[in-house]
Amino acid sequence: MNGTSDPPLTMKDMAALAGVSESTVSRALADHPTIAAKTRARIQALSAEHGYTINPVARSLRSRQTRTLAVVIPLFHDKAQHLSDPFFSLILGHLADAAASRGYDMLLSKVVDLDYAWVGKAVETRRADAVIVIGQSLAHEAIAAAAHRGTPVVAWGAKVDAAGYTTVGSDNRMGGDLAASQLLDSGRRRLAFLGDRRLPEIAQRFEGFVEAHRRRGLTYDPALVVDARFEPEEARRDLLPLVRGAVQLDGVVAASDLIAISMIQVLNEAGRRTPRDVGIVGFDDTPVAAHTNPPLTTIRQDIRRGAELLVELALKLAAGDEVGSVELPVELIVRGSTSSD
Amino acid sequence: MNGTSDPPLTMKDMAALAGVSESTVSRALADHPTIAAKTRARIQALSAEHGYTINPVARSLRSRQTRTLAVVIPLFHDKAQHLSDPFFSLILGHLADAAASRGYDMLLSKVVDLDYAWVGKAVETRRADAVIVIGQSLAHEAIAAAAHRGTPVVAWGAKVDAAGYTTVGSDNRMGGDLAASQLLDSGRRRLAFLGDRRLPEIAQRFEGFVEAHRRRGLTYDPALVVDARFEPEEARRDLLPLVRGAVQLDGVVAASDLIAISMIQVLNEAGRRTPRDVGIVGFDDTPVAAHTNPPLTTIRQDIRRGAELLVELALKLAAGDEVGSVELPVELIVRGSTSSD
DNA sequence: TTGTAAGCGTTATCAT
DNA sequence: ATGATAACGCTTACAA
Repeated sequence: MNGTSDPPLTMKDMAALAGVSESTVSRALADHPTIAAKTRARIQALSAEHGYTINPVARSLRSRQTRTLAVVIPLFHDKAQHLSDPFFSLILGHLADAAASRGYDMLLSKVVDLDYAWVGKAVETRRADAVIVIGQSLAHEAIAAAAHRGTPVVAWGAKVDAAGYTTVGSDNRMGGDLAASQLLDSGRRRLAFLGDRRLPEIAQRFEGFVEAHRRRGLTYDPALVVDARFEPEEARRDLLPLVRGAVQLDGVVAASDLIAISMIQVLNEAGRRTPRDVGIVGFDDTPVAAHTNPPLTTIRQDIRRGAELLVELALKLAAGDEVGSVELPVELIVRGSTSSD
Repeated sequence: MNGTSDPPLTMKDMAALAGVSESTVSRALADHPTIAAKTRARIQALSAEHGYTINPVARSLRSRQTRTLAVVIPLFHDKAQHLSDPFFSLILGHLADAAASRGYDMLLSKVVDLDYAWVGKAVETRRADAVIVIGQSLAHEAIAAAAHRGTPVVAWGAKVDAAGYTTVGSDNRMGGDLAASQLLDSGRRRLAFLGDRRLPEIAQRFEGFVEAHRRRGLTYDPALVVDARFEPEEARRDLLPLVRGAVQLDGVVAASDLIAISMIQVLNEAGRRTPRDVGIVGFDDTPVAAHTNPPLTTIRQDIRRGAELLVELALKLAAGDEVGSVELPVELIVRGSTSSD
């Protein structure tokens, strides 16, 4: 069992095999129309037969494109396993599909610290043709800066006017509104909002939450607004004071399913049952949502479509085209955590 | 706002700027000792100042290494979002860290169909120096074949004797044993095992489950063994017959936290409470586990260490070194889903 | 200690 | 419709 394999075939080898020049092989494999259809077919068959594949590195060096997309996930502080949120793996999976279907590879970078320079780094060091940032997070300016430098970058997140870069994201205001409305319409009046409003997406969900109250001539209690973090352990710490405190609450709009789940647990420990005492709405409709106890009413984001758009727009930008930001519709999924029976 | 940026600096530019030859720049940036320390420092400073970075594509073409690791996630059986399991995102995050700390990029491929050829494809098409496969899944033979072809490949999964390839994984037998023992020692006697035993890792967990019974002179009821799938929706379908059927059970060993959570829900709907009526142990200790209702007793895998080893061994293989497989210890984390009070 | 020059495997520009 | 030939930007013998 010798681990050494033969040196891989080169285009020169294929040219010799086919009895043509290298240029012809190159063109044939690129489906260049100036090559006779017959020659093209013959060379393609020959390549398949011999298992020849174009060396992507050489191709990149010459053609100046990498056929690779960089996907960047902001992740400040290691302890905060932001990436552990099922949302990230969901979108990652869909991105991988979308990239692969266009023949693109996907380079994954997890970004840990507050060094904002990383946005666009993959492109500027010619490792990728474009960058997709998942969650504008606190890096708003860094993304905008990269975009202004001419780096093709698309971010998943909130559509921010005059942001100076392209975004794909959900209609977060509508989401927050739908969530709060579902609770208000079942007669609940003391709603909490849980989520870190420094993030643009969350801020917009909160706006929807406020708007749902306003439209009904109601007001919310600021004491019930908590900047809960995404990581379950931290979310728990953020939520405890709210539940232990004296303020009443009978409904919860959470910025993610994970936060909603943490809240259910914290309430449970305090002897408050969901949905009897407190109705809860999550966000994302991650796979766990339907299988928690009780099942979670939540706002579904169209992540698959979002991922496709991210890839499509990123590649258009890389090709020098103009593109506009997109806001995708969301959907309320009603389950046990809000039902009144 | 003109999107066009200046053409990036090349090594030739830097050589001119520094008043030396290209080779000197190359060597200086590579910390080659034959270059005078002073020259080295000067050139490195100059590069930093001008924001010059070596073109990785050109470097790869010449040096014949990509400084990239391919990470492959098999996704057959359950065409559904296997990737949605929090376990994958956890290990992905840690792999990204481990790769980055060695200056390696991480290429992500999600593999969907039964085309086994993909293992090693990234290496054989010279896109990556080595492959890391997450979950040997049903691709056992494909991984072994790639390894025999001389492709540097390391898989996360069960250590299989004579597999012919390198694995890093948990001591799954110990995990299954610990889980079952925890339930048996609290007096439960009718334990179910939930997990697809076609997967080598799960099969080993089941062996541990059996061994825990055997050691105590007990036997398990084969009617309580269900090949539950990982995806929550499917897991649910797999579990329903068990709970609706006439067989009694008072304990559950699940092959993943997500399956455990699904089981709690299904039991709940049938009016059976956890842990009062049925004790449950999960596997993985994913971030949700501590925050479900009730919190999940589970087997913790050392995923961080695992990811580091995967990268380390993959790079050693790529360098032509011999390496051995590693089996990591697991730990029982006791929470509410098994407590008897 | 540094410089010269060849070559990695493609694609693109000319020719023919 | 196809072929020669020159880059692409770097690393590494070999020379000096």
